[in-house]
Amino acid sequence: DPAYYKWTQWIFLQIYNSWFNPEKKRAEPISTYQGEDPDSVRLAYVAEVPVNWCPELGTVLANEEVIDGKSEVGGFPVVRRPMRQWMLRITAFADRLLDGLEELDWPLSLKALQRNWIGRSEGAENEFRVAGSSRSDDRTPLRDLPVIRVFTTRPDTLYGATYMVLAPENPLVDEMVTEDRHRPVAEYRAQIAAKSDLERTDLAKEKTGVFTGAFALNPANDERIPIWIADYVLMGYGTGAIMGVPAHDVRDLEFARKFDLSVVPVVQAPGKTPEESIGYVEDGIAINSPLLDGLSREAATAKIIDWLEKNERGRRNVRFKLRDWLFSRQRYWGEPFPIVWRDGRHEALPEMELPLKPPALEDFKPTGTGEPPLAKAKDWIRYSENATRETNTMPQWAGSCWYYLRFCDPGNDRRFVGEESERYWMGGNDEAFPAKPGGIDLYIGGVEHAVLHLLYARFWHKVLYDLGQVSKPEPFQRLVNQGMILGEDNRKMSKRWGNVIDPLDVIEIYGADAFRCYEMFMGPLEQMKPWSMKGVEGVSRFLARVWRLMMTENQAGEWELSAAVQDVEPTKAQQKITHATVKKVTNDIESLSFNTAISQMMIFVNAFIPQRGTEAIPISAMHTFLVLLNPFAPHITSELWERLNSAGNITAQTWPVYDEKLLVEDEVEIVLQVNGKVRDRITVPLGATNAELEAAARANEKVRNALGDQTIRKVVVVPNKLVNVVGG
RNA sequence: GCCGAUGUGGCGAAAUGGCAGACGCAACGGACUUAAAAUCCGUUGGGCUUAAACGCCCGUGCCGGUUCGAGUCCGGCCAUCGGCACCA
Repeated sequence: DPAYYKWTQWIFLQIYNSWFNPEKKRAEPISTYQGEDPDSVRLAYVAEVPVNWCPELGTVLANEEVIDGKSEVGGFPVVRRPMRQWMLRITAFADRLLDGLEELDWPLSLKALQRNWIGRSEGAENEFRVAGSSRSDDRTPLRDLPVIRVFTTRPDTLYGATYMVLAPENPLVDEMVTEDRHRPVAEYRAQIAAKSDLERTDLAKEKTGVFTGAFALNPANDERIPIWIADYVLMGYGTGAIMGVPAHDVRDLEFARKFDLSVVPVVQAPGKTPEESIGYVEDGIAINSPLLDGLSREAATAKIIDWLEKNERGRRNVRFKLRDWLFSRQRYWGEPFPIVWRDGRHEALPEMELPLKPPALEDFKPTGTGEPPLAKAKDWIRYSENATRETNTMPQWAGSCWYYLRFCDPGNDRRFVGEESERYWMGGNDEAFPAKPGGIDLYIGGVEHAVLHLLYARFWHKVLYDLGQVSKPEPFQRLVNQGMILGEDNRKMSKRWGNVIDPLDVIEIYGADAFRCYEMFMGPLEQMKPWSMKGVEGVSRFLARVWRLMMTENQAGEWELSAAVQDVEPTKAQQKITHATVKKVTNDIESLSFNTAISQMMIFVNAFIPQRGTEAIPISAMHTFLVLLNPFAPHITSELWERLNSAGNITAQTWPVYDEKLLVEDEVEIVLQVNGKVRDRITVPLGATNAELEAAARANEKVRNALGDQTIRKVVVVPNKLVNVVGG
């Protein structure tokens, strides 16, 4: 709908025309940027980077859309390939996306998934000077030596760094490698380049690597350590280079053992000798580290970072696993970018030219070459004499990043959401709802969106928040994950297993009411649970019982209102069950415990059914019941509501209220226990005193038998519930 | 390896620290029917004892703890599922 994606394109332009001010830690209009090249800091930018290319889908994919080297949609192979693509600078918001989670009422597991994906690590970046490389030798002054930066979460183990490893793809390798090591290094790099991501990350495989011939100086003690390249170091994380601390890192130890590199323990494990501490990766006491000896990990870390900073050999540093969001696709069905290219530079399309509609094409299919389908529309591409349109399109996530905002004000043609509507629905505390935290009150969705939609939408929302377009920094205040419905064989529904249940087939046989009610009756909302056709049948039977509770079939085979349904006062028992049902269903809906709400309504119907013919069914109780059941089974309850000749529309009725006084029993059953074991049950009037209950228990024959010749040491009385006689 | 969930009958599941298994499915028995379907009624955790009833014992993944009392709280394991993963 162009009236919708117009605003998706508009929001993209807001992102494009913004930058992240690191001092204020927030997005600002690009006009506030003082630097030379605004294009280098925009939140939407173009970069030539190795991307996830999926030949089968004919498009590139975001990291979040690649699972185990396969596309999230369809499961097709994905390969690394350098391409020029649009990226969104989500990494600038990594800290805020992480911190923002704290305040959210989300499942802990989901927060953990996002935290994990963002992957914040605290540590230090150390500078290793390179001596004895193709660019330097022993006579080069220290300050002129090339520098390799290395990130570590364990700066306290710096003295134990006995070698260094670069990722094979690291461009620094070319600068480091010495004449005599050229061949083996080139061969190794070629060998690694030929491997797929999957092969490379196979944990089981042996460590491989080659020496570059170059040496670095350990910044802690200026000791010469060899520089290797190995594929266990990844270009995509940190700086693409590590310091090898074999004594306290299992991977480094494996590598060092294989290539006979020296291993120096610098952390002593409790109760172990230094030699025995090799392989120990937990916190311990620093040894063999002149500046740090005797310090705990915490103290050693603080001290070495101070020292590094003072000596300009390193600094405190934080790293994230989160990468920028690859935002362009080579597909027809996506929002076209509101961008034109002129003289090799991109620029924003004027707002008044939105929506930018895609051109009509004969063939929508991906080209397969990486060239977007839109590139085929030569007339459309040509924007002016010297400018052409961007031909990539946005991913499906773009539109879903802000739809909840549009829901607040769907018809607005002047803004993506009216300011007042946005404040009303998404804003926080106001006079009417003082405790409202803002954002969407309740968002129900699957966990599969953990690091896709839920991450992307939070990011967009934060940009809009910084730009003053929305009133709260988080979009989804409370979130509940509904569990996945498995096939009847308890496996994930999939064509492969032939266990897919089509809702339409179920609705065809049992109706939408039965389908809905069964889904809610199956079990707790959040839980994964298998489908059962028999279960649907059971719920369908319940709805049929509801029908027959009020309706009878006449001689002609037509359903008519049952004669038992009368305008009479409910009996005391009927009143009690009705009020109990109102209470249970109301509370269960609040807590999203729909399964037990339905159980209670089954109990209600079971309580009324046997009385048919012998006792009148009060129409008032039926009215109450139908209103309770209406959200679960809207069709049958609407029909019955009409058949009862009730006034108004059932969906417009006020929700029933219960009277706690009517739920109180006259008599209660008291459980008698001896030493915690149930021995008897007695019925006493409500409100019997503790003394009365205790006396009744002491006098009870079964209690006395169970006690035998034990003396009573203690009697615990829980009013209206239980008496526990403790003997011994 | 790290993080997170979950373990209760034949099955889906209930249970503010207080009667374990509500409700439903399945199964079995019965009523209705020429018969079947549908519907209705009843039984249904395991074991021992008994002609039967009554009665008794065991039972919420395993081991321990707290408590008058634990499916529930605490500690330690085990298993299954999900996510991340040579992340430095």
